[in-house]
Amino acid sequence: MSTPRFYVTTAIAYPNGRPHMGHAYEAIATDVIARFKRLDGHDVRFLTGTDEHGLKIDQAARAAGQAPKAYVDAMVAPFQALDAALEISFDRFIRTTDPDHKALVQALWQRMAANGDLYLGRYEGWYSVRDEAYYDEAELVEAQDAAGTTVKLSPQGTPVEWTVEESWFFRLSAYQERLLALYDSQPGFIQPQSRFNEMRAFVAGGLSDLSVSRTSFSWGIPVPGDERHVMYVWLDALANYLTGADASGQGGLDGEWWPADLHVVGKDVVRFHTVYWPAFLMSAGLALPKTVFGHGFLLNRGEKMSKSLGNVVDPAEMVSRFGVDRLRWYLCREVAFGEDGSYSDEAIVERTNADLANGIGNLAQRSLSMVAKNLGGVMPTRGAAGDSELRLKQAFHDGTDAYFAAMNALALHRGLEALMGMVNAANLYFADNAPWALAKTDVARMAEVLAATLDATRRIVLLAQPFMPGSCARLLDQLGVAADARDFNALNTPVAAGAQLPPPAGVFPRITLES
RNA sequence: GGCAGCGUAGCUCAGUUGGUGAGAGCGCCGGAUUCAUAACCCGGAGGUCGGCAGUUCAAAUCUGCCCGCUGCUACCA
Repeated sequence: MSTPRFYVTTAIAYPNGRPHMGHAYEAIATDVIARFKRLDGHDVRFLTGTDEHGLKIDQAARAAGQAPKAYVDAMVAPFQALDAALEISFDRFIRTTDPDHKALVQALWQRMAANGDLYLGRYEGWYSVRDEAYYDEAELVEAQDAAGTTVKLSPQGTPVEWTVEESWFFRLSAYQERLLALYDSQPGFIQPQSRFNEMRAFVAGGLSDLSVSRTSFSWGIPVPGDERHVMYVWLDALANYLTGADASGQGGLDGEWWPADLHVVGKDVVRFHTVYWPAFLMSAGLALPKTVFGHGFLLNRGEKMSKSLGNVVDPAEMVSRFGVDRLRWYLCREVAFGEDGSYSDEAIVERTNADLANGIGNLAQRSLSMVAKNLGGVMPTRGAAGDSELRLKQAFHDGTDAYFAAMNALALHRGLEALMGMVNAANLYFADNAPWALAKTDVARMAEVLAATLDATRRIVLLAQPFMPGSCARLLDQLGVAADARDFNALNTPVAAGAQLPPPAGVFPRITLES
């Protein structure tokens, strides 16, 4: 009898600026999955962190007159603060400047080299420092600079210069067949489906070898045996998942948590995670992750966030304005996981008032306050189930099934949809049985209705925990649910009749959008 | 340019292999009610199902073309 394990990761963030809503979204979604798995009886390891090497960091540090490490130390702090504010339950916050990671990446390199997949060559082309990428001549656009001379720019509009450097290459071209075999044998490897199709087509179109080292800067992990080179940032960055799999902190390639069950990444980096990463692992003779999920982007009022549009939102400010659980709820409920989504202050207020204040919060408050006023706060006894109770039970049976099916399929928004269906069923049960009227005519029956409502509420809050850990803990306190009866194993363990409940207090006050 | 997907009520979207009068949630309007956070409950509001032309007894659901949007990818050497 071994506990099932689940190793889940976010992509690591590049700390060359402040964290934005995209970071918050990925962290929240992954945290919800991690918490769901824990409550569902899994032994979970959740890894997140920062990707700290590369030319851009090096240059920014110089500009700031700091050593790179000191610079990133300061830049990483806001990311860690954000994770704390968002109540992200990671087991390790990895930084690619951590010593065990350096050791691991070098070991990984040596494995790949031993397999004959690394060779020294020359790389030349139009290089954009800002994008850290080479471009084909044809991709470039011409523009006038401030002095009026014609300059070449990358498709992103960043300056490029002709660059020639010696580079180590990875024989990616040798892995086309194995990658295709991977995709075909494991259709769930890349999710959602649309990303799978794109990546398969990309690989089917042929692969070029990949430059995996640079000599143009030194802020990186040195190539073993050729220290003029530092490793290409993606090889360095992707390997963080392996480093984090060794919980001993030794940076061994045989980390006990490997392989990962799930990498949650942005749709923009799906290729790195589903083509390069498995090829690296195959080369090193290591197991492959089970699933890579590419989530969508968040749009501010339907528009992409950008500094020039001036619509960049600080997620920490959103937390202080709405509260962490309203933000978590909104992002998981309103955005189809895997699709792009949009948010606005109005939408957050509207959605969370409807679901949390009017729905879950009101359900808890109306039933708890009746128990407090009419029954001295003592948990009432369930009665024999009549038609009304059977309908409620059926709705919860179906809803719970739908919830688990959705959550296990990573359809977080569907999980919450199922949850709200149960909230509606419970509110309907309450209204149909009108316990406030029974209080004057049949107190025993009233108590039964309250007991049934309270247990329905308990089930709802239990299932809502991955999304709103803090608020749910407070609600479960009010519902008299013991600390050791809060995982999904306890779904069918009602609070014992006779238990004294604390005085109820609203957990989800209705909010308005002032100013 | 190629490949893939999308365009359904104000908003976000469901709509298996074509067939009872096209749906849900939110918002909105009306009613009822008062346990509750003016919340819950009930009812309603009528959208050319992007456009055009076809296939069919019958299409939102199939075919072709067009318009718009998105993603991946390629090339104008």
